[in-house]
Amino acid sequence: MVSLRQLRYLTALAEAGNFRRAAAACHITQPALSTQVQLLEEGLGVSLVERGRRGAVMTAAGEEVVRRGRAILEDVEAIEDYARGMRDPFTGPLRLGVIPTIGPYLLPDLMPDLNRRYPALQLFMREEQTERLLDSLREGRLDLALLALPVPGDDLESAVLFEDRFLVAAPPGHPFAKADTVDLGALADESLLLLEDGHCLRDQALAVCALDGPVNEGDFRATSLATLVQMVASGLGVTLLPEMARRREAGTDGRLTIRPLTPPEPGRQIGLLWRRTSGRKAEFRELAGVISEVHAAQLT
Amino acid sequence: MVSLRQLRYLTALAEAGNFRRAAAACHITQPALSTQVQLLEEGLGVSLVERGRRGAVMTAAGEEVVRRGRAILEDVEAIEDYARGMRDPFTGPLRLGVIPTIGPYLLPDLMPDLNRRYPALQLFMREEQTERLLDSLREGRLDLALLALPVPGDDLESAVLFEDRFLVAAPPGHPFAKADTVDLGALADESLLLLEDGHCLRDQALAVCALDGPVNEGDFRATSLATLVQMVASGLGVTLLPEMARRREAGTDGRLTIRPLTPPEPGRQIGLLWRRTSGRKAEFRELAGVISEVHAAQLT
DNA sequence: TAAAAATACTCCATAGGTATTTTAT
DNA sequence: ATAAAATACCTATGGAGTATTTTTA
Repeated sequence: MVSLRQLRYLTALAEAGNFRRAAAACHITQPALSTQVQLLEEGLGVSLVERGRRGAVMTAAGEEVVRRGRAILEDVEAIEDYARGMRDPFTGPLRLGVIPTIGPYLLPDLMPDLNRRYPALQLFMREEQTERLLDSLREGRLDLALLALPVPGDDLESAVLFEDRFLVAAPPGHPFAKADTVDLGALADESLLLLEDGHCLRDQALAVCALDGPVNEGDFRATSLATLVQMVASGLGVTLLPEMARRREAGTDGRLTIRPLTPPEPGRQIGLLWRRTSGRKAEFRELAGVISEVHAAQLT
Repeated sequence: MVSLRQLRYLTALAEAGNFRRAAAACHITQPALSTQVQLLEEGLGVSLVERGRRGAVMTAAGEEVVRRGRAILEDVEAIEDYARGMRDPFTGPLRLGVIPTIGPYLLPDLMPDLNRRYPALQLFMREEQTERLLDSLREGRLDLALLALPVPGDDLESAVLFEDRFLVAAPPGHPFAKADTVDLGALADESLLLLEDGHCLRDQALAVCALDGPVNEGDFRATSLATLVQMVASGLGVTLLPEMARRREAGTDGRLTIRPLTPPEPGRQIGLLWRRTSGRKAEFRELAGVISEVHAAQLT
C-alpha cells in the first residue's frame, strides 16, 4: 500500500540524488529512508531507483512515480492550506510575486493597507519578470503573482484587478505639450524609448503602437521605468508610460510632459494569479478585491 | 499530518452517511474510523463532520476536503495502476466501454484478437451511448472508452483509431441503385431514416446531410443500426450507414443497395479515450494500435 | 578500499480491536 | 429510550533509531 510518507521520501531521494542527504532533508536516518523506499518498490512491484557507487538514480518508472507523487503531495498541501484558510484566514506566510512595472507603483500603497487589514499576514514579496514569476508560481515557490493578463495555461486561475492605460511621456519643450492629447499616429515620427527585452510592458507598448504603423524605436533600452523616465526627461525621446506609474514618475518639477492617447487604448489588464489547485482561493479573491480598491484610491 | 488513510476514511464517511457503515466499508470498526476522522479534523484544525442523531453530515469544509481527497486517492490509485502496467502489462481487469454503433461491428473481430495477444487481460465490455460512457470514464467506472471523436474536456486523452465514412443504404429497387455513387444533394428528396436521439451517429449523419440542405427525416427512429437496416430493406426509406457496419448489415441476399457518397464525406473519427491521469497510458496506446490494425484487416 | 546502501535488532508511536460510556433526538 | 458516536484501554503493527554488514566502482 502506497503511503504519502513513501512518496515524500522518494521525491526527496530524487532531489537529493543519494540516500544520506535525502534522509537528512526528511529529518530521518538513512536506514529509515532506505526501508521506506524499498517498501514502496516492493509494494508497487517495480524498481524505482538504481543504486550505484555515486548515489541513487531514478529509473524511468521512478521518474514517473516521482512526477505523480509530487503532484499528490502538492494536493495534500493544498488541503492543509485550505484548512488553514478556513480556520484563520489571512494569517501566516504568503509569497507574492510582482512584475517590476507594477511593484514600485502599487506596493507602497498596498503593503501598509494589507498590514493594517491583515496584521497576522506575513507578506513575502518578490519582484521578477512575468516568465520567472509564472515558473515560480507553477512550481510552488510563490502563492500569488501580480502581473499583466492574459497568461497561457489552464493550471492557473486569475482575478482581474484593473485596467492600466498607456500615457505618452515627452520632454517639456516637446510639440506634444501643445495639445491636450497625443494622436497615436504621431508616435511613428518620434524616437520611442522602451524597456529592455523580457519586460511584458515593452511588448504591450509595442503592440499599442503597431496598431498604428511602424515603430521608430530609439537605440537605448532602459532596465527600469524610472530609468526610462530619466531618459525621456533628458530629451532622448518619448515613451509610453503606464498610468499607474504617473504619480510617482511624473514628479511635479515640470521635467516631463504627460498626455493621454487618442484614440484611447485599452491598455494592459492587471491581474492576480494563483494555482488552480491552491487551497486558499477564497482568501486570494478577497485580496484581489483589496488590491483593486487600493489602486482605485490611488488614482483619486 | 494528513494521511491517505484519513482521507480514505473521510470519503467513505461522506459516502456512507454514518460512521458504522463507513467503518464497515473500510473493513475496520466504528471506533477506529471515528478516531481517524477526529485526528484529521484535529490535524486540519477544522470541523469536517456534523454528528447528529441521524448520522454524519459533511460541513462545507468537509465537502471540500472530501472533494480534494477523492482526487488525491484517485491519483494514488493511478500510481499503483501505472506500476502494475510496468510490472506486467496487459494483465488483470480492463473495463472498456463502447458505443452501440461501433460495438457489434468491431468487437467480434477485436475480442478474439485481444484474447490471443494478451491472454492475461480480462476484458470487461460495456455498451452505452457516448454521454454515459464519458461519465463512467470520468468517474473511474471504466478504464477506456471507444467512441466517435471529438469529445469535450481536457481531463481525457485520446488516440485516433480510424476514420469511418458514411455510405448510403437504400432498398434494392431504389433509383440510387442505378449509379455507382449517390450525390449528397439527392438525399434531400428522400425519406431519411435515422437512429433515435442520444446516438452520436444520428447527429453525425444529420451533420453530413445538413451540409447540403434540409433533411427530410422519416417518421420512425430506430433503436439500433440493425433495426434501421431492416427498415430500409423494407422500403421505408434510405439511411446513412457507417462503413464499418457494411459487412455485417449489408448481407449478401441483395436486400440492400449500398453506395458511396459524392463528394466523399470525411465521416466520423473513431478514437480510444482514457483519463489523462490514468496510470496505464502506455498500454492504452498500444491497444489503440491493435484496434486500428484489426479494423484495417476487417476492411480487406 | 572507501563511500554508500542494506540489514539486524530494538524501541516506541500509532492504528485497530473490544468493552463501555456519552450524546442527541 | 435508543441508536449513534465517543471514550477507555489493550494489543499489534510498523516506522525510526543505533550498530553493523554488504555492495560497488
